[in-house]
Amino acid sequence: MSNAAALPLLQPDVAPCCPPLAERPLTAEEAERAAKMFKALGDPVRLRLFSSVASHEGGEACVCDISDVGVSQPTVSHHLKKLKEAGLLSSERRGTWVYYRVEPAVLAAMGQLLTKAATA
Amino acid sequence: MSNAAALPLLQPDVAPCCPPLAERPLTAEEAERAAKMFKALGDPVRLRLFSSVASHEGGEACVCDISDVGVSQPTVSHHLKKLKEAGLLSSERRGTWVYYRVEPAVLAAMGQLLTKAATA
DNA sequence: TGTCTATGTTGACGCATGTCGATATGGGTG
DNA sequence: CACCCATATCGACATGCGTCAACATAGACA
Repeated sequence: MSNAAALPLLQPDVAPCCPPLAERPLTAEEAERAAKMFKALGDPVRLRLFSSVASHEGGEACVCDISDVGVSQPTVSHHLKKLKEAGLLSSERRGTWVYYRVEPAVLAAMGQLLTKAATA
Repeated sequence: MSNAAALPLLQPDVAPCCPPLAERPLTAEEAERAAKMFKALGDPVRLRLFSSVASHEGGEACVCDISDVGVSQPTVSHHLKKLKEAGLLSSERRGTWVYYRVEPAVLAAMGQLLTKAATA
């Protein structure tokens, strides 16, 4: 970890989570942080909810638009909370409905974690 | 997001798991498949083991080279099995030692799942 | 064959997690 | 204010999962 945090490279708004998986072995702390995000996407229901939000126009969707995943309403709410706690989604109440949107910086960071690993 | 599936782009050997997360809502079956891979990387110890293998020369490492992650030997073996079952690693016995290597196609598929989601 | 080292398997334990029904909260509408 | 709808929280239950010690297996070597 010499220049990763110091130099502003070409990715200005990428969340500074961890180096690419194939660059060097992750430290315990780095693995703890990154695993939280992977874990959040490691449930089929959560993955469908996240994909529904991400594929919605503007990367934003009302809960009522994405609740049709085969589980009860409390379970949907519980999973959305988990995705929020993992930093993958943010929520905002507008009138009657609550809208969830993806956090693009974190998503890009996860992508680089894997794509740079693949090309290295 | 119109020609992604039709045109043969630059990735010939990407595992056909799922469309990018932001292209359209994943079906239940797609989410089931993709969640397995994310779940496999959703544990800190597994993530460190995977990163150790991926960052080793040739994308391949002996168990004895990566076992120093703070848990017992049976636990290391258990996690490597999980990564193997998820399709992220493959193993091969050569003499006394067992070598694990990353599955590049699957890794690339996961990266595209996220990077295309980020740019879309 | 016997022994040593490396790795996998088994069984058990405790904690985390996904799920639901019931209930609470918050905001719109009459 | 009263009612309704959308979403969150609570409490409980069953299952899954990470972990370890003990044991099993597989190859190398004498």
